[in-house]
Amino acid sequence: MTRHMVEPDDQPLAGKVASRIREMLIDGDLAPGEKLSEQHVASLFGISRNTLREVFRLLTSQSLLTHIPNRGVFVAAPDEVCVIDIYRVRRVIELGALRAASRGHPAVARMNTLVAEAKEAQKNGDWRRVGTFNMEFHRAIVELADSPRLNACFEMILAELRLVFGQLENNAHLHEPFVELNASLVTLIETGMILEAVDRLEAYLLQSERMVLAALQRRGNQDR
Amino acid sequence: MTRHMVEPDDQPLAGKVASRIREMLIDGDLAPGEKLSEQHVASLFGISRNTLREVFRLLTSQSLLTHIPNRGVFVAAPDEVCVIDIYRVRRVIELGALRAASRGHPAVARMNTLVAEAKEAQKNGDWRRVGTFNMEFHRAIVELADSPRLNACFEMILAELRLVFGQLENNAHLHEPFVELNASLVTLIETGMILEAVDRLEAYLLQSERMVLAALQRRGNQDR
DNA sequence: GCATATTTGTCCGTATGTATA
DNA sequence: CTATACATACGGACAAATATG
Repeated sequence: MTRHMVEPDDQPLAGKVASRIREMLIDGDLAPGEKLSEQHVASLFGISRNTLREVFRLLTSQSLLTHIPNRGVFVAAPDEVCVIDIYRVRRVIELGALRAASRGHPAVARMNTLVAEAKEAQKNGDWRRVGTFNMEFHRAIVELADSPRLNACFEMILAELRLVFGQLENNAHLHEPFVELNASLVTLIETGMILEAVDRLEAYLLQSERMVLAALQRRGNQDR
Repeated sequence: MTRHMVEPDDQPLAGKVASRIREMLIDGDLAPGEKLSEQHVASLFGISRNTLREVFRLLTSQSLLTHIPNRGVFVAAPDEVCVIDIYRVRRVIELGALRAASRGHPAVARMNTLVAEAKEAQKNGDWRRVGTFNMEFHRAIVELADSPRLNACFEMILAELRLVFGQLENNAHLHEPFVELNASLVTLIETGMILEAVDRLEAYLLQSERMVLAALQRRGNQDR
């Protein structure tokens, strides 16, 4: 009697709860490898187990949760191997999308805006926002290919990457060097120097991969 | 008391039913756009509605079914726009994987086997099998990149493509020219001529796209 | 435009098999 | 080895949304 008055309940309940849990995951609120009991989580969100199972299906299909038959679901715990794989896919998708880019694509305008916003956040020392804008920037790169399915594939990879970042202590230097690199990338794309942009993006991704791997290993050593 | 004696029941029930429906979809047994009633399908497979909903979640996440809130699920009906998008992604992923290929990769051996099997099926006029081996061949190309996540992305695209083929009348010429092209591709890869292989694969995919689009339009004109 | 029938979305209770303490 | 906890799957129920006449 109360719920449908408060909100239009546009999306199915399962989708909304999935979004909330997804937020918690990329914020690092849930420990990697942690077991999510159906009963516990269902009562936590005030939904039934049947509905929660639909939520779990959604999130496991996005590789944010891991499902083990007859054992339950666990928070995904991406390790070094996963990060290497994630960046392998990033190189294929982002470089491929950039190669297929056409000049004057609307996404280029968004990239400019995102660079400006990232610089603003950088000035304020808000590294969390810098990281978010950076993610958006790379999503814009993939949008250059004008392919909804490629966007969807990349979205999955990006969600997992955000999970990795959520598990890292928020080190400023993880995002800092890439604000300028993004700016130079936009310039290259705007002037039609696509091949040079591809080369720079490839080097960019290799550098980012090394830094994330290093941060991940620091976390690993810290634990024991 | 009986079921667990007959089969190990290894996979969850939902997964097994999903596989069966997936088979029906790629075999063209279900009309595109057809509505799948929960009650009807549940009783058809002898499972409960709750379990069937999990099945639907699985298949919609693979773009084989379309879910419309409060309306139900429908068999996906890929049109020309979808095919164009699918091939856009194929070019990015397959070409990207091929560029990242290393000589002597185990997948190359599988590609040789698949070419031989395709030729055998071609001799027997079994075009259905030729098509299956062709799909496997392209999956092997993506495996060259050694990336589980890239394989998963491609698997989704391939499932949708199979859905398209299932909706087409089984024209032999849709697969016939590609047996030889696959053979030449393996040769190029084995001799380390990756760049040439990339170029040929790109032309290959453009040709395949045109043929599928033409066949799809023939179907569309036939209907009205 | 309205009243009715059908279907989805969600919840509950429960039985059964499985993994872990 | 037993016991407990939990995932899997079932069936029934009801409100809300949709479709139908």
